[in-house]
Amino acid sequence: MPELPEVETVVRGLRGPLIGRTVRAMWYGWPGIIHSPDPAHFAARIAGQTFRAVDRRAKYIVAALDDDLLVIHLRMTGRLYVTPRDAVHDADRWLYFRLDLDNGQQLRFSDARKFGKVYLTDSLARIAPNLGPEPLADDFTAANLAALLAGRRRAIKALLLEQSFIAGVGNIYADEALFLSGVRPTRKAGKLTRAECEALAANIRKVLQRSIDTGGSSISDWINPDGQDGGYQDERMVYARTGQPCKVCGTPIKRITVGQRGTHYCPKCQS
DNA sequence: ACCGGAGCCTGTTAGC
DNA sequence: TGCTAACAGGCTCCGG
Repeated sequence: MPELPEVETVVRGLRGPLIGRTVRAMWYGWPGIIHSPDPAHFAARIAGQTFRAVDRRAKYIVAALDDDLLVIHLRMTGRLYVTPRDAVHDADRWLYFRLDLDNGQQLRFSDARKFGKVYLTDSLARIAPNLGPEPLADDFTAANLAALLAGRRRAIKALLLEQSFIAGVGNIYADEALFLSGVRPTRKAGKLTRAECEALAANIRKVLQRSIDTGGSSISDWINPDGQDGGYQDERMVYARTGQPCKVCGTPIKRITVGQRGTHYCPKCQS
């Protein structure tokens, strides 16, 4: 599923095809995909606007148009791709939103689970008012992480998934970062030692950056805009490796539920 | 303020 | 082999 690295990969792939292109028309095949404004206003407002920039904040794709921001969240199974108008793709089976561009291309948004959302707004803060720091930004440090964790009694894994806590970390990279840091997902967040905070901050950055460098994970329904698989799935230490031997010590990887999420860890390497 | 649980969805997988 | 039920999960909302 798309997390920060996958969204970043999508954003980088969309800049070339989108920037400078003008929207001719909007189409949708499922009203739930359009969060706001209502579809009629959305269509009327976006027509004629030109893409000026495509960026990412947390797991949101934020495309700047002349007068508005087109914001897209892929959630679980969303796919976003630019394609010639008459081309057919496998993912079109779940196509629920589309923009016609001025060069005969289309921006298509496909989403098998219908969890994804599209917004047209003047401010991302209006949509997501409580996003935490970007883990790959310079101001994300171990000291900041320790301060965020202080006094919190929830399991560290649950807190890592909280977007108001750290923006962009999802289930895969939370499990991977905790493994690399030797910390059990069930540990009370406020009980982590300073050394563990240091390790965790560094490893969150490490797994996210490494995944971006390899083009994103290919777990589940993820594909990047070119249709190429990402490379990070081969580097997973624990996620979706239940029962398989730990790559460090050979102990079978355990799967539990933490904060309503499947959670994977090595009972020997993580304490 | 904090925390846990239900609900949104449907393709895939486990179980009979 | 063929059917059904359980499962997956990012995020929002709601209640304690």
